[in-house]
Amino acid sequence: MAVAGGGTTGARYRRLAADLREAIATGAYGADGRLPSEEKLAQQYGVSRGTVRQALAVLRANGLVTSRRGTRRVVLGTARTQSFFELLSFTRWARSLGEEPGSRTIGIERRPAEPLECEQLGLAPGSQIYRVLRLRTLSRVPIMVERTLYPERIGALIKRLDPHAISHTDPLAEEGVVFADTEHTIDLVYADADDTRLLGCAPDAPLMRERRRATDQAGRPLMWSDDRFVPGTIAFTVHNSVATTALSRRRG
Amino acid sequence: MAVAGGGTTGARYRRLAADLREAIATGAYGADGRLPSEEKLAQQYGVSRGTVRQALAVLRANGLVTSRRGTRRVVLGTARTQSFFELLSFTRWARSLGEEPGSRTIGIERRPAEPLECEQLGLAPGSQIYRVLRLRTLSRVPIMVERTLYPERIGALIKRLDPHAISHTDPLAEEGVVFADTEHTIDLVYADADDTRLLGCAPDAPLMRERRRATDQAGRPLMWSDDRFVPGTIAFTVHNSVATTALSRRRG
DNA sequence: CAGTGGTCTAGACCACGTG
DNA sequence: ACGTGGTCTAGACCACTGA
Repeated sequence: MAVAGGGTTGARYRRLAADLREAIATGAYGADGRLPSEEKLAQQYGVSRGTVRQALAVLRANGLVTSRRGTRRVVLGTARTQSFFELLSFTRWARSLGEEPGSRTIGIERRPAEPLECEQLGLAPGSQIYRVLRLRTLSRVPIMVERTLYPERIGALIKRLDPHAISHTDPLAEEGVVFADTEHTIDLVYADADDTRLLGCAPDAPLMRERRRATDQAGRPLMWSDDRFVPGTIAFTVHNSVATTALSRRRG
Repeated sequence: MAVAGGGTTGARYRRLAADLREAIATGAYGADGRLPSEEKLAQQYGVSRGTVRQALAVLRANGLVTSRRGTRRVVLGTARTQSFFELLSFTRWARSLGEEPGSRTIGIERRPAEPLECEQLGLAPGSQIYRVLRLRTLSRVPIMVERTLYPERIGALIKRLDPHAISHTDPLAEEGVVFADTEHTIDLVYADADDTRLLGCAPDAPLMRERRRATDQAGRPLMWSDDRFVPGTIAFTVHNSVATTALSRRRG
């Protein structure tokens, strides 16, 4: 029996999913082609049907294949969705595009949280928070202004980082601070004085705003951020079906 | 043994998911509370652990609960995510907000598809398509301009509809045309002449654009739409985790 | 009608978090 | 050490699609 070739790390269904994704990208099943039946795949890879279904559920969630009772699964397209980590971190997102991410920290301040901020971060009234203001660039071009709030515990870690550090997410992960869930809200705002100065845009110019609220695995808030992008530099794409949904960012 | 109370329709895990969602919304497990273990739930509802896990996967995907090896699941919040159908249809979305959706069809034309359009709709070059231009309102206030392309087969159905019909999605569903998968792309554009005239905004005013491409269950393209919203009237929210993602629209 | 994916069960072992 | 969720298996029946 065949063995999933995607390495020996992690769960079998993940390796199998990676394998199938690869096979689809290579065109092994052709565009608009039909996948082998679950039973057949189970035999080919020497796993149970349950494991095959788990792997296919991943591809389904990423919008790679259809699934419908009575018919074999159909290939919809090649992988477009980014990993959760590319989504969460500007740095990883930029690198996955082959662009050079840059960061300039404009300021870090520690101050008492306002009521709304307390609520968003799940803190007791009057708790101390850190606020970080950064300008993010793509191949040296200013792209986004990032205003991030952290509870004191996390902010203290950020404060200790090299001011020139490009990624904040990675060092935090090394400290065991893991963003497990994130809620994104996307809307349109007009540039304020800081935005204008940092991005070099006109006063009141329209910007795409992405607000991100992240929690750890236990559901405790870790971060709340307000990111404003120059229009034309980014687009958000979401794939959804009756079953699931997947978000990604793209260059606009 | 207890029986899932959410009706007797559909799969058990769906009824169970609805039941648990309800229980969470009612606060039966308290905010920040912990859910019973999977084993316990299986006993309570008289189903197997597998079925419980399937139900919980739905709640997980909607960002309602955490999931983490070693600890009980934690309630993150009450249901915010909309159903796939509310997401797809402006009409259903509006109604779920308690607003009165309105529609004015500005024009329907039948013409040969341009190359890009052929590609997006998966049609042979030169195929005929329908293009529908509509103004959508919320409680009589113009909110969005919708430009939709349909392949000939679907467009012919649209053309037969009552010009005053508010929803196009519902009548199509009755004809057996079901949108199973949709890809959304969100970015920022500037109002053209039509947008300006219909929405009553300034020329070149910034608008939020949502482009939607829908396919049927077999992966065949059914629709391609360019929707432009007045800023401040809508925000897109996406919840995502290492596992899954869920999109919804909100009033801005 | 045969093939396929959707649902469900019962049981097993493991990895992780917490007390 | 124990309880919990994560993974995997083997087998069963059903609902739907398409020839």
